[in-house]
Amino acid sequence: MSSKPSIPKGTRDFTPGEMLRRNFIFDTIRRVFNLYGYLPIETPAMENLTTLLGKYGEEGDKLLFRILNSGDFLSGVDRLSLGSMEPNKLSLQMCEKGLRYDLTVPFARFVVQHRDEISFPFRRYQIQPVWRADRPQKGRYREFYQCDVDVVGSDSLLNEFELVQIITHVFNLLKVNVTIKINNRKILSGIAEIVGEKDKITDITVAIDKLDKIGEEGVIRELTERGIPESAISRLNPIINLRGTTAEKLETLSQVLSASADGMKGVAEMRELFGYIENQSFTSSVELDLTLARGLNYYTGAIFEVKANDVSIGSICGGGRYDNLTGIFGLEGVSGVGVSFGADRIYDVMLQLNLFPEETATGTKALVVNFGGEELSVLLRLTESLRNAGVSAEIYPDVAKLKKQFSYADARKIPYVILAGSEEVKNGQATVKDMHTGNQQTFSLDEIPSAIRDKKI
RNA sequence: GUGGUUGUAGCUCAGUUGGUUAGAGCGCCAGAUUGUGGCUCUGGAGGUCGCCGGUUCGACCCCGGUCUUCCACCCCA
Repeated sequence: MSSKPSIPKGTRDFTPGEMLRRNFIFDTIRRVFNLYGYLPIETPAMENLTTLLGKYGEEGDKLLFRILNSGDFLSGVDRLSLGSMEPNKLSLQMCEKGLRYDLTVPFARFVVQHRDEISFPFRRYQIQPVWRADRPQKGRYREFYQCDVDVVGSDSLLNEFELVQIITHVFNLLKVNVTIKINNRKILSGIAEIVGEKDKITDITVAIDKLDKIGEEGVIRELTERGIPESAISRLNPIINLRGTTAEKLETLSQVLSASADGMKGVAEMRELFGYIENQSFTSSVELDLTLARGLNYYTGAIFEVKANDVSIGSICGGGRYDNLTGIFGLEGVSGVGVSFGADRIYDVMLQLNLFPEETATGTKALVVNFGGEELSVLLRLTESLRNAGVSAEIYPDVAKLKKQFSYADARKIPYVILAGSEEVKNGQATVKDMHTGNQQTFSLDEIPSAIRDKKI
């Protein structure tokens, strides 16, 4: 009994048509990263579980794919744990490896491990898949690509500014309209400090994060449910209702947060960053958004999030500054900042908006018809001469009916078909057919490559 | 992880209160057309109706389980 083959939940195959478009995104992003002087690295798909665990919060630990030890995975399990039926305890004894959950933590590990070979500030990019045991939805996959750019070993806010430039640059080239939202973790903790609930910063920010979705009343309800007293909630009011220009928002904040050293530092950082931004003309809108509360587990300064203006799909790029990520791995005092582009979501956005350029639809430019027989060696040389001239070319492998060979060219959207039968070959010629117009013209064999390359037909 | 939703030909979908042989369009293959694709016409192949079990004389249809899809929550790219 054979059942239909399938792939795991939340994973996907990519067809050639999809890959050509995906590569357009990856190539664009990679080109921009190179342009700003970042260097590529790669890290393994699997990391030691100890590297991964505890870095993404409780939720993140649950979403980690764990890899069963090879061989006798029960050998390290003691009888007591086996009987306890506690999945967490057991998996720690049976799994020492896990699939990477993002590229930032492996990068932090990389920096610590290679600290002697790295010159700081270290600017790297990394384009690789990550895995999360999340429940899939649209725009949410269990295997997806992240395109990370980070710089570590520099506290300068010019790095934050440069990331905003990179984000704008990439989405300009991809022709996706976006809004870049920026917040600062220090401002958020200042807010928590001012309302007197410093240890509840996560609860407060997670609730405020939902302002867009559930409105002011919903936020207040959520805060109450999370055990924030009414008096503290009322002090959050000016922050929830913060309006106006970035400068006005920062002015209000500096008054509200004046008693919090941390908060004031955050305000100062944002003033500096927006100072750089406002001196340049940006095509994307960049806004200070206090309701942005992402990645609180390790971000310490700026937080970024990018949303597509014309498609509702969640964030397509996000990141921030992390002062002490390498500290966990034993290297203190190295600050980093970076963002991650979600290629799969960018793909979904571009597909929906029909933003992929036409030329990403095809590979081969010329198909040489295979007549077989004596002429074959001439045709093979002709095919090779096309390639040498920079024209993607292929020869039909079988001596099939012309109808079949032409249909193939049609289905593959190959723009030119080259015919060289015994008559043409005898005269040192070949006929080129433009599949779009239907015109055909005969050239000498030497002229064929340049005729196609320079569109002489 | 919680609640819901989806699954029929390669693709998009019909399918009557449970009743003989499960259909259409598109695509595919062949021919009309022995060196010319798209348009037209003719013919053809292709399904254990997601999978497993149950109810029934009888199940694509009803019930249970499972996998998958999508949605909301949680969280996130």
